Amino acid sequence: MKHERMRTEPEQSLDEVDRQILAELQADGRMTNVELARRVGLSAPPCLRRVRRLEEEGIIRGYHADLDPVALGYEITFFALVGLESQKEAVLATFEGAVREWPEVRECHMIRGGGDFLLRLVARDTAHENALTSRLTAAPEVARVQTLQTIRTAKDEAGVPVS
Amino acid sequence: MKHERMRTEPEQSLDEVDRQILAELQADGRMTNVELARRVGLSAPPCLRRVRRLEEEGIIRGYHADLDPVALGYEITFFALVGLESQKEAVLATFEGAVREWPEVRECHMIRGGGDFLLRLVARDTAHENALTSRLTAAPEVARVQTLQTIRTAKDEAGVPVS
DNA sequence: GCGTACAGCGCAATATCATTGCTCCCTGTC
DNA sequence: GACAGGGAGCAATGATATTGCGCTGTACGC
Repeated sequence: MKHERMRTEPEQSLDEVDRQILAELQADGRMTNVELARRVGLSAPPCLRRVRRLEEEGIIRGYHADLDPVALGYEITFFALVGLESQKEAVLATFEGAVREWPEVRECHMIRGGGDFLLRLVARDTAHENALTSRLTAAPEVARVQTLQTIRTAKDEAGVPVS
Repeated sequence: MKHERMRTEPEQSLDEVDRQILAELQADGRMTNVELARRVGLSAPPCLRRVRRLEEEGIIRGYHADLDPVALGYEITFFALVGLESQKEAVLATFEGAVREWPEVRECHMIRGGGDFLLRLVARDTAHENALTSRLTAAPEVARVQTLQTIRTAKDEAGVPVS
């Protein structure tokens, strides 16, 4: 009677070891499998099989190096609250498509049910930032832009808490 | 005449190969060194030495698995604009210290020169979200909270564009 | 020009790691 | 009590990471 595992939801089969694996890989995505296995108290093969399963099920979506923006010449990170002229799906999609092509826009979240977006952007310097803001403002779909300059960052953890 | 390399700034010694390495590792942080070397057109040892140098110089800050929040039970990602009662440094630091201990708060950025913060949070469900918002509002330093519910995310790239 | 210092590459050797196939054990069922 | 399924560990094999070393091109001082 284990229909618990039959659910299509992701969370079904995450036991304590799986969670530990996720926590470790979230903290250090390049850890070797041997080290990971040691930390979670398994031998290497079953540990690797679990990792592969987590990847295949999409619970682990990928691995990324975390680069220092300043070292790469991006001195400024800022957010922008953008309001569109219309809430028509076509307009929203056009805007999203546009910012998707824009490398300086790193995130684009629709908020409050449509017509408003929160963007995270990076810029090389103030001039660059102004240029980006202007480009946003100039876009035909855009009604208003409010930029939120980041002064300092007290916490910046990617991902989610793993119990 | 390569005094270009003498500068102490971070960007000093990033040549084209370094940038390629960074781009590859940002896209796939678990790529093997052999594969990475092949892609950037080096043999494995010098490639590894470059990666190590980038790590030591802090240009690569780390590697992280990218986990699916929904799979881990966090159905909701939202942002909060928080205004504090005061801009005194002690108050700001107290607030930052508090949210740092708060696992559901993943990011905390000070904006507009003090007194205001932009937070990114995750919540298991609406009730959890409300509880978090209430906890924020109830904090003694906090004057006002505006939550920005994420409806959908058109783009969510970690990191920065690499040339 | 010519030798030297140095940076940075590739090769080759070795230690580690990843991956696979197989067996064993525990658990729930009938 | 026999059986099926899930999941662990062991051991073997192929790949990868890591180190030491020699080679080469370039900047520089003489």
